Amino acid sequence: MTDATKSTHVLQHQMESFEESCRAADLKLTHQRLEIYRELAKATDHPSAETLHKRLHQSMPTLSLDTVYRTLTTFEQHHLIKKVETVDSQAHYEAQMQQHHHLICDTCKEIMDFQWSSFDAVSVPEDILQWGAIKNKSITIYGTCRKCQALKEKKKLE
Amino acid sequence: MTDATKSTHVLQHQMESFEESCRAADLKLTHQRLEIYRELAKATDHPSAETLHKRLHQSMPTLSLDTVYRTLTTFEQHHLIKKVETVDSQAHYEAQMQQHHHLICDTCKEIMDFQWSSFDAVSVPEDILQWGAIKNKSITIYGTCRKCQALKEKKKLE
DNA sequence: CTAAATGCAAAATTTTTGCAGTCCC
DNA sequence: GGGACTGCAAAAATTTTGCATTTAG
Repeated sequence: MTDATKSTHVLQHQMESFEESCRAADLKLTHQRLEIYRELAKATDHPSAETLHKRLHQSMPTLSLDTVYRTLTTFEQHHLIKKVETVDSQAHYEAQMQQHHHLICDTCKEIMDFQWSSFDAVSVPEDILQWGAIKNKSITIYGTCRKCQALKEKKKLE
Repeated sequence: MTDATKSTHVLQHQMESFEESCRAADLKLTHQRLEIYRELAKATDHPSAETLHKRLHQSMPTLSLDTVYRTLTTFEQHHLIKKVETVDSQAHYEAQMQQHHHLICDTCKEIMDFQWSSFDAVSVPEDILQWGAIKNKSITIYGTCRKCQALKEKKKLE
């Protein structure tokens, strides 16, 4: 399970390597891009374009929603961020590029990251190698988180 | 890897247990529901509502797209079908309810099913048990399928 | 017969696009 | 200065909803 907070120091470092990647990819470092990336990088909840736009609205009232969409698409195309696989109608994003997996609560829909290095190390079954060139494998675990379990228990007692 | 074809016998059996489930859930067995389910059950490509609607249009010209949406939502709520986790803008569905995993081609976006029973058997890491009540874990493998690899090779040579 | 399901049309939600003006390099 | 980027407005794509009619049980 990852921490819910991210130190400013770590974020700082992540911003620097982001800027470097942008230069390498010939992407201009606009105020909008920097702020959208920072907001996503410090989030732990895999926000949608709309959520990011809302969060940034206070500090950047003129930022438009279509810029958020366009920016996220650009970042994703350059592999600076990832789209998260969901069953949701809105697309969700994450700046975490290290290998990791997801836990999704079927009640509150919250998405958490987790590590499973022993799984990462195993190779896929033989017949899958015949399917093509494998690039990545990731797990999604579904269940009900503690918070939602507690709420359900409480409701039963009422 | 699953077969690309499904025998009429197997489909027949699946239809029967679907009808039984509908009766158990007090869902009326309408012509539309039966045909939408049959079309999804015989598909191997995890179609969207729109795709199913197109496929059924020839045999059922009056079937409306909103009925397809409504029907799929109803089926999903009753756990008769599943929504597939994707990164796509359209929602994709499958009638396969047995434990299985997905292979997704990053080029043609085709989604294939596969089995990995030794993975299914292992329990999740200790710290995840503390997160809440786990119901299911599934894998998505990303890569480029043989067909798309071949096409890329061909293009390089041109 | 009656409640549930469907089809139609209209609306809501989510995402994309064309274009004129702005800003990074 | 020039091409890339942004904001605005409008459109496209995807999904949902209200209501009159039809249908399964």
